Amino acid sequence: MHPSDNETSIRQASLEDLVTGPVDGLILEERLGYALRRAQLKVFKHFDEAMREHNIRPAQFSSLVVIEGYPGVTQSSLAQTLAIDPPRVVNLVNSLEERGLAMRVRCKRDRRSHGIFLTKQGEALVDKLKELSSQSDLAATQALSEIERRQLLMLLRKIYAPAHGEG
Amino acid sequence: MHPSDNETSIRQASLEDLVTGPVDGLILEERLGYALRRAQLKVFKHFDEAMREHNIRPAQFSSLVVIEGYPGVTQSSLAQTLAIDPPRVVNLVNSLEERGLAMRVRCKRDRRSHGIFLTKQGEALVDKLKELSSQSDLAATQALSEIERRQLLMLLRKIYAPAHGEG
DNA sequence: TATTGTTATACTCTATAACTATA
DNA sequence: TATAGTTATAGAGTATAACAATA
Repeated sequence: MHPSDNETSIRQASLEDLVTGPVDGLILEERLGYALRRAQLKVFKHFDEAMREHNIRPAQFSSLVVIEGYPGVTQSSLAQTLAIDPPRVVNLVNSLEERGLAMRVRCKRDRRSHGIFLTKQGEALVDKLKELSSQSDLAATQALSEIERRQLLMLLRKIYAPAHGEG
Repeated sequence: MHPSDNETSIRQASLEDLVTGPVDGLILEERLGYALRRAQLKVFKHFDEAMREHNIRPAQFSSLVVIEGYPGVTQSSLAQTLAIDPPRVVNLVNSLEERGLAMRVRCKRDRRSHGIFLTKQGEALVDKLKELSSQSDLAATQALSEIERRQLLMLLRKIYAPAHGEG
């Protein structure tokens, strides 16, 4: 591919004065994936800052919250819930177990399954983390009113869980 | 950490009947990061399917759209616009150049900068990709009305670009 | 001295296949 | 034979530091 093959696509005037500033106008804003990614980038950045002190990753936080809500949840069920693959859950639960936040208990009826439970330490931590997470969400969405924030959650839920969100 | 240290956190009844199904109820839905991630997962999945035929990744698509809108955009400007780091832009533009979709032109005034332009082939492709992307967005958000879809875009924009979104 | 682009590197996230132990 | 969990592996995506060329 030689430049000469594509002369018509180049506005010669631009070769001296290139576009050097941020050009984030209306070009991409209509693309849903782009808007979601940019918003998530900001929300996760706030989340990371909030969790830095406790060295907790997003998937670790979500796991702790689910385990708290469903003590004895199995790893396969956790994988389904968080929409991640079973191999990731292994590392996830390993990291929580190594830090003394959760532990596996082998099921008596079906010895293939492991129930996951929070330790006392895990229960104490998850309560604090949930508060930090809420504060972080508010900080990341300062430009939104409380009504808009709830509206946003509803719209997002409609996308990923239409059955629940539509009713 | 011995299980016996944490007996109080385990509901013994659960040790025989674990929670094995999907438990994705209301536990995590209030978390903005979780909702954003789940929605993005779905939207990107549709996008991937739509682009599979053309073997285009999300960042490649965004780059093509920006270059089309701003012929001669520099790599540093592209990095700013897409909120990615300069080293990634190098690979990104390399991939577009290798496929004959875009090309670098060294700036005459400031020979450090490269302007990026679409080739004829790139211009033809990006028009088709934009149409595919729009269809993909619609398919991923079938549960939303057109008003809700626009509302969602506005709310997301308010998050990542409060200055533009608030007015 | 600062900036544009580049290389090298590493770390996280994610996906897949193959394996084990239990059923 | 099927399932829960595990291991190994590889590919994206992402971030950082260091470098070359140019200003």
